[in-house]
Amino acid sequence: MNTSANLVYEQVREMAANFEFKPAERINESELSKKLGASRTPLREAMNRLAAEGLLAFEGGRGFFCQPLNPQLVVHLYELREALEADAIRLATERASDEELAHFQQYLHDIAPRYTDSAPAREIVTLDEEFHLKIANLSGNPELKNMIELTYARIRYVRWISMREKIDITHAAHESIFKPVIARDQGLAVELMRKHIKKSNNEAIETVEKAFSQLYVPRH
Amino acid sequence: MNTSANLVYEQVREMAANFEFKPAERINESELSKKLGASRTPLREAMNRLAAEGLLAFEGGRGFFCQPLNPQLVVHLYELREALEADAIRLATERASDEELAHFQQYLHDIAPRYTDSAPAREIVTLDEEFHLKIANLSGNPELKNMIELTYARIRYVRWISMREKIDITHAAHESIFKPVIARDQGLAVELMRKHIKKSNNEAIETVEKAFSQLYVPRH
DNA sequence: GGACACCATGCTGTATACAATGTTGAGTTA
DNA sequence: TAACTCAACATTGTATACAGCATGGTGTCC
Repeated sequence: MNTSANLVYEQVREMAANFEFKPAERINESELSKKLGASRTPLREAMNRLAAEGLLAFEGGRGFFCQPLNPQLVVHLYELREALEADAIRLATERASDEELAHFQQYLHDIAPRYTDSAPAREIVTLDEEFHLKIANLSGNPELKNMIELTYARIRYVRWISMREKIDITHAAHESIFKPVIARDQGLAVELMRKHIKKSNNEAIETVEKAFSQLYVPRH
Repeated sequence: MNTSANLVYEQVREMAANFEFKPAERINESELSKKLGASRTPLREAMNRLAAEGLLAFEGGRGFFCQPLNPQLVVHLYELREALEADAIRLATERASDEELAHFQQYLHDIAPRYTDSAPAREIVTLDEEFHLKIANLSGNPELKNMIELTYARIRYVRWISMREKIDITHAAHESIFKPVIARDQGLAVELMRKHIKKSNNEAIETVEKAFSQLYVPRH
């Protein structure tokens, strides 16, 4: 149902994932609720959900904060992603029907032209997430998929930034990950997925470390 | 801080994990809030967090419900658990210091006497969770640990029931899982952990299926 | 007898008020 | 100048009120 709390939830979720709040910024409830056209009650309900998901931080008596990303947290989230996706592709290789795999291959073929150098980084990240969530869907395990989706939301922002530099290779990588799935080669599928995520992780860490070093440049 | 919403959260979390609500039961907010000595506002905030964690279900316009366990969901949660714990022990084997491992071995030795046939199933489950969460801690990844902890809360109830029949073997299994960790044998540690969880999964599924068959016995 | 409509009741979803706590900044002192 | 005090202010946390929707039961019609 489209309750006000749900609408507010969607909006604030986007805002948090897109880092429209400044890192560690305290979020003013009255102000934000006015901006979103609701009262504080549904806003707080939405923010409680987001805090449980890890997209916002919460401190009793002081309210809600933007959850800042630091290099360590990014490493941890990528490790989580790797654990979840390695098993997702393992299960997908085992369970997906031939028909599902054929559809997937068609999909991969169809979106290829959208991976161009001129595409903005954010769109590439969207396409990349789409690929990975489709794999997660083929695992047939919605709980696994939800966790992966959640983990993506938490690292989306850093991916936007780190994606700027390496657009073209993504689609090729996806194609080579999918090949062993079709061949029902579980071991290779898992291995390639892990490598893919590890590589992406290294780039993301670099991005965050760069941002950190810029942050701490003395100003005077 | 010990805000009322936090206290209510802890209490309702326990109630949900312990299935003190009947499966798929609609939870009456006024009634429950009165019982817990708070108003509906903090109760709803707590339940929003629990719904985000998957411990309660939510339906817009109709409120919060007990999230019922069915055989399929149990399978999915155990798969999630396997994915997370396999990587947790992989990371733990890699990262834990020799000192941490020595402490862990001491801990395993110390709690051995508490695994007796006379111990109630719930205590064995508690000890078992403790073991697995300690491993998760050794991974050095708090995000991974949180997800594991959450997954445990969601399957705790079915484990209480299925544990009744096979108490004695748990501690021995833990010891054999930990051996390759000390030997820094990553492959074997992961393999044993996966097998351990799979076995536990089979028992849990059996429990839920038994419960389901009893539920649907015609009454007249 | 079964299905449907309708009303009374109860419950949820949200706005608002207020108490309690945290925050900020001016003024004071060492 | 730096640190500390304290009071005015801002913000959070919670209770409560109320509108609107869901629910359950009664009566009516087929």
